Amino acid sequence: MHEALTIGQLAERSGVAPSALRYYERLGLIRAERTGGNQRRYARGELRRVAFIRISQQVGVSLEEIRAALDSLPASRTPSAEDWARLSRSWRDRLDEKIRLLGKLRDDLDGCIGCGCLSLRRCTLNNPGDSLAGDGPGARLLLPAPPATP
Amino acid sequence: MHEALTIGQLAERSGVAPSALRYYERLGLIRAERTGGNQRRYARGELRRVAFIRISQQVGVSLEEIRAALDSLPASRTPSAEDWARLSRSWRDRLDEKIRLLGKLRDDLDGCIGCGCLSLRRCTLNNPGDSLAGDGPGARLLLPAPPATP
DNA sequence: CCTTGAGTTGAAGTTCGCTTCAACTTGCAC
DNA sequence: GTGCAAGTTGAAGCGAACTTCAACTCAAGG
Repeated sequence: MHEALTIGQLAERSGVAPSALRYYERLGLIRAERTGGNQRRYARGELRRVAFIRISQQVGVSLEEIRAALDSLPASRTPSAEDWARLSRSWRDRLDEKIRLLGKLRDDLDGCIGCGCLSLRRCTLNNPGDSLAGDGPGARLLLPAPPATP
Repeated sequence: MHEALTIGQLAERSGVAPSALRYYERLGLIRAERTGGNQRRYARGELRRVAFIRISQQVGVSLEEIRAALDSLPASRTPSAEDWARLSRSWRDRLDEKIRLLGKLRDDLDGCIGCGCLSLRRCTLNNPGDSLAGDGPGARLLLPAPPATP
């Protein structure tokens, strides 16, 4: 039989710990049938879901958002290749933006390495529009950005 | 006088909450003098430290590592432009690697969007070396990578 | 003076994504 | 049968990076 996977098997094949799989289930990211003795049995399709979860995490998407995305899959039929492609496409922009921002950070950092500034004053890193030039004894505003992708 | 900043002023100018500044101090990332009444007064140089901390966080460096980096600044003299540039350079590689990995993820994702796979089987995303072709009823190993930059 | 906003502390709470633990129960090979 | 690895649960713990709270104290303008 190659329909049902035990949690151990799914863990091994997906590279995700059993405890994490149970956690995903609690959050509604994956589902499992139960044996008479109450053990989980996963349909093969869950493997693909777990794949999508891990890939999404690398893109920097939270489990909650991943859940929402997975919820948008058709409930009635087995998701098709196009269904998965649609979800993947939906992360594309986030990934692009993330790459763009890091690229900008790198360029700015290179500029700062050149001038040794980090000055919070003229440095584009901290003062994007030079909007604070001559603004009393120092400028404000670092990056409004939050601590970045954990 | 433009030497001493109160915690509120440093917070406003750096864009970092007072509670976060106190937290950074506890971790040894920044320092402050005290008034007779025990209130913090920050030297202007601390502004640059806070700038460095926030930038480093965007690069994805932990506060502990940032602390180590800041500890490498000369204690005797005021850090020079070159001192700061050296620290900035030290993050450069991490940033490059991060950008490279996200770029690869994007390319792989594009490939998967094309084929709609995410199959864990042939997809380079999950099976980098095609090492599992024809490996029983399904392959293993998603990405061994951890949940990515939080 | 007095009021009021800003600052002080330590301890506890928060969010995210899991892991660990204790105390059992199942499933399967022998 | 029996033995043992693998599975079950809920509750608690973890680490990172902060925030919130309560209970005060300071600083500065009027």
